[in-house]
Amino acid sequence: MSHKQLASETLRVVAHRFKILAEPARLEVLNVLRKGPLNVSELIAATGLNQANLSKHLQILHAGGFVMRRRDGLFVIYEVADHNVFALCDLMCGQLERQATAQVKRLRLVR
Amino acid sequence: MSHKQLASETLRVVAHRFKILAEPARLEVLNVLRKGPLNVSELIAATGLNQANLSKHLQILHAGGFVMRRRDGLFVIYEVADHNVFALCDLMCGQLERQATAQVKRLRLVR
DNA sequence: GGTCGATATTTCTGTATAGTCATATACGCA
DNA sequence: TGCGTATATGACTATACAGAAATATCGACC
Repeated sequence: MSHKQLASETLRVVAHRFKILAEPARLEVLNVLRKGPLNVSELIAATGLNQANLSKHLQILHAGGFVMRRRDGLFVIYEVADHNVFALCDLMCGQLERQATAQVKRLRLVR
Repeated sequence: MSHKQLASETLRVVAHRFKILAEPARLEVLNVLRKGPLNVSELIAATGLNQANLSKHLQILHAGGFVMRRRDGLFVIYEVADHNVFALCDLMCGQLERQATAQVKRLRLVR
């Protein structure tokens, strides 16, 4: 396997992880879980997502290693696996802000 | 507009930005541009993407504010707008590594 | 103005996936 | 064992989008 292929495989893996975060519903789930673990029923209430849809998003987050899962009797409790995911979001928001202020400055220069 | 709606709009915007990075081709473009500005022809050569496809990816990266564009005669030169994007990728890779090593540890415990 | 090379855009097609509904599985309890 | 609740999964539809091919635009130069 050449270096080129190795690199492109890495890119595919990283892109796939970004894709998992590229969904408002999943970001909301993570955001709701930020304060602590919740079971699925609580997540339904907190997010307003329907059961099947939420369950699928949870599987995707879990497969990506973003959340951990444990059973508690009838319930299944999810929690954030790696809080660094919020650093990712913060960085993204930081960029957004920088862009926005830069835009404002540019507009001011023009006018 | 309620808080809930504001928050969900934010989530949509952030998710949209993650989606821009959720594509191996675009990550490769950014990676190639990491060392410095390149024009489109050079990007075609560096990435192996075809012209139309690359051009579309560049529009998407530009619309998202990830790259800047300037004309130089016949050529159009692109460059990374905010190098913090690489911090994002590094964070993502860092998580990947932590996951991988955790997995290894778990396997060791089991065996 | 006309031509040529560089880049952008349009159109089309295939594929991936979010959402929804229906159904299946897992667990606790009588 | 059978029942009810919680969660997961399968099937389907609609939508978004990457890739490719053809065409359009833009700037330089004659």
